[in-house]
Amino acid sequence: MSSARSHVSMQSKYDRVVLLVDMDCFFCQVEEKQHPEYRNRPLAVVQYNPWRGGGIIAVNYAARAKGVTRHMRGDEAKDLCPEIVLCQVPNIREKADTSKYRDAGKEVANVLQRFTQLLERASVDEAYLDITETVNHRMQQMQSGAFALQPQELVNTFAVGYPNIGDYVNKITNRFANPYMDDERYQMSYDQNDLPAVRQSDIRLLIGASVAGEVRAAVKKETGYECSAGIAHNKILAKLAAGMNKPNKQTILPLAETASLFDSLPVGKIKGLGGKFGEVVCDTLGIKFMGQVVKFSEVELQRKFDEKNGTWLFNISRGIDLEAVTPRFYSKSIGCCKKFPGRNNITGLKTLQHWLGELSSEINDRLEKDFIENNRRAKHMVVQYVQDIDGEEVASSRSTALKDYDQESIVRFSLDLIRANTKTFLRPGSESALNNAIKFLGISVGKFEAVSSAQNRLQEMFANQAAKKRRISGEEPGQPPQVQMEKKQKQTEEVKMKNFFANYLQGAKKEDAKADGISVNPLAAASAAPKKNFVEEYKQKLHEAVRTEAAAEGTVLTSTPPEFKESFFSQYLKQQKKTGDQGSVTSKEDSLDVQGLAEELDAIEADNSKDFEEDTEEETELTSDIHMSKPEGQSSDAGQEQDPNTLSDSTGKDVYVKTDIVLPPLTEDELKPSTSKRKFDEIESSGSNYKESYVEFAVPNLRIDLLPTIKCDQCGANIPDEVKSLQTHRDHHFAQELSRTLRSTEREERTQIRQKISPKPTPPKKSKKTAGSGSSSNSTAPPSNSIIKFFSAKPTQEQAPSDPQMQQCTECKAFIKCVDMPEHLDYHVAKNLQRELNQQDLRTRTAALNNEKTSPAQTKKQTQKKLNSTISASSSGTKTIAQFFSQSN
DNA sequence: CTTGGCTGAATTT
DNA sequence: TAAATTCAG
Repeated sequence: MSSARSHVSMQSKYDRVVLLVDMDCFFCQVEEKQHPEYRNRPLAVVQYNPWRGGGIIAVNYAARAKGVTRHMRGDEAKDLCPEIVLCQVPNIREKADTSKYRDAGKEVANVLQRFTQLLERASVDEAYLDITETVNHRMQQMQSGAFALQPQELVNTFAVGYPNIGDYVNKITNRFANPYMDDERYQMSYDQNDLPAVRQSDIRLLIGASVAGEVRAAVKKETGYECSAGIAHNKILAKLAAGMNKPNKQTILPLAETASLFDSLPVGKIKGLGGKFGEVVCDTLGIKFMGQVVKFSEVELQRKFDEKNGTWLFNISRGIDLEAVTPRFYSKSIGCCKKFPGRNNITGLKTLQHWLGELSSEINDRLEKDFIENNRRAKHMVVQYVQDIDGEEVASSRSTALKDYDQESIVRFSLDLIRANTKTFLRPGSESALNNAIKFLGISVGKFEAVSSAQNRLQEMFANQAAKKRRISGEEPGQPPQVQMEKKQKQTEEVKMKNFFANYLQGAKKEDAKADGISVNPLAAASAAPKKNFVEEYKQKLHEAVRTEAAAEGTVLTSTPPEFKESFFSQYLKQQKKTGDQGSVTSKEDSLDVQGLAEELDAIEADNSKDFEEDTEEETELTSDIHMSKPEGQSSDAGQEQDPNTLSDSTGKDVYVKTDIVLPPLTEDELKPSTSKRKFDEIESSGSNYKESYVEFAVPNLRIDLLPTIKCDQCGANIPDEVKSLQTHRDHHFAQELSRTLRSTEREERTQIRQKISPKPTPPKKSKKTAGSGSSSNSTAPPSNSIIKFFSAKPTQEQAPSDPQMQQCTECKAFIKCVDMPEHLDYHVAKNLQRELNQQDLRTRTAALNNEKTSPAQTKKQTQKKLNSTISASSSGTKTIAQFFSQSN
């Protein structure tokens, strides 16, 4: 009954924002990074196997364009693509060694981990991130004006069901002006209690996408690897979305789009339904698409399958998946295996011992490494084997406890287990011939237990503290420092934001006067929008595309058709290139303002295309997991298409024009629905609700910053008067000592790096000329009612603070006073050191922590109280979105 | 003459 | 609990 996986409550089904990060053809990228000379060439990774050039296990996008796929032999790939580079996975101990890729995966995961403690590694190249907290935080900041979306973070973003991301943004913007735009539909499709979450779904997912953009940028910058991502309210949908635009893209799956998506989504595309169960489902229900499942009642499904699966299906078909993102950085088991097919069957005892020795050796190596990193030892081992018994393949597995182990004991255990469970182990009359040939061997170890010592305990605490700091500094990169700047910055941002809303409404009002007012109530007004509905139009087109395509090839098309796939921003740029002779689209004020932004975007894209010149697949590779039939001819040969300047023709204009919807006018009265305030407040309380059923959030959040402090006798710093902080602080000094040499060399490296990447565009502060000449897009134009105002005009993060005393930390991007930089770097050094020495499964630790504490619920309540009071104190001067909507200013 | 090889998690019995 | 099976990457 008790399923091992934890779930959130049904009530929180739309409360989370979940990210699935998926590395693009990861093994290939690892090889390309290792061999820069291979970059920009078609490449595949093969597992060594003398037959037909080895088996392909990964293909980069340049090679895919030539038709190379997995399930191919190296030779076939050569036929299709003679210039292809075939990388062999290294062979150690006569078997494939994938440690290189495991390490690379860990490198990536280390970056991901900075963004949330709720990181679940799903495989070597995939991870789920629950970013709900960050999103909620930014949501609040957005309301206070302290945070604005950065356009460059959405450059590679798509939203399912929308031709481009701009349309999606547009829709959200419109809903800001009229929160009840879609309520009629909402109330028909959703439970009353879900409406608050439903109304905020889109904006929260969009913020999630901006986080995703940062995550992916960080991965790219720090590891060199590119990845795709999916953003949704749960794992299943995030995973689904991530596959829809690849590579190096991210995809939002809006709540309201899941139903129509599922209507034509083959059942097998859902994770968990890709195998036998999925087929059984299709057969017994007589269906093909996910959307068809909704016709069956829950009990019906439970009767046809079992209770658990029935409920699961029922929920999934509605886009509901409650499975929690379970923090796990390290695997629960370590194993390796090898097949011995055909003539390679193991028939002799000596051979068996040899291979057991090889496998054990690898296991042992990996266990050693794991022990150093994670302070844990395996307590259990399993040996699996397939024997040939009377021509039949018989699989078996036997296990035993492990207390102490080394390579030899693992071999011995394995052999003993096999021997003890084989009726006649040796062929009668022989001392060395096996009675049953072995066709497969595997050893895996698991059930790890932490080795605890006083030393480890200290390190544990240190890790805790480091994690906490990471969380604090990671959540809002670059926030703490800019002190003097901050005030001014924040103020203007806030004003901007307010102006945005205010102007939006005013603009609408003006238009109202012109277009002899029609509207009576907001709902009617929205639905009676004179302009065409793009979603509808898009779907219509999509439908046509589906029909022709399906007719042609018998496949189903559910993803965005290629001709719609240009990013909003590139289209936007195109539009701008046409130098506003299209005056009717935007006001003059707007187009001025917009011009600046266009330049900026131009720069961004130009920069992008410079950075990724080699990325031929970027725009041309348009296949997705779902859109299986790929037009052959169109892949052209790319590379040059990247330049925005060459993009200036074709459909761009039309699409852009359509994105710039102007809503019908609204009067002030119409803008304050009577129930508005209460409904929007509901989500604030329900927003934190999901945590209560979310086990991981039961970890008490100690607010050490609220505790009294005492002075450290070594450095005079004020330390929270609490045993763990004190110990941690002492560890800090200890680490300082320990890493002195390491630190200085690292520091050198850092300064070198910093100098290398020191932003050329930042002009020397002294230059007197630059002050007034602001021809740049920087000059703050008055806010207007274009959706552009939704974004901040400048990426604030990248702006170096004017104070020459400040430096940006290359590690965490925070701005630090120069004098404090050494100490700040020490923190990172210590953190890294710590990570090297002792990386411990977060969850087991927090679980232990929980048990120590008195009732977690109580603690939580207390800290919650404190938090609430501080929050309300600090935000007393700010307004909620609801207030923006309901008031008339 | 295959076999895509290997890895890891989870569920069911 | 141990063993077998399934699923996915």
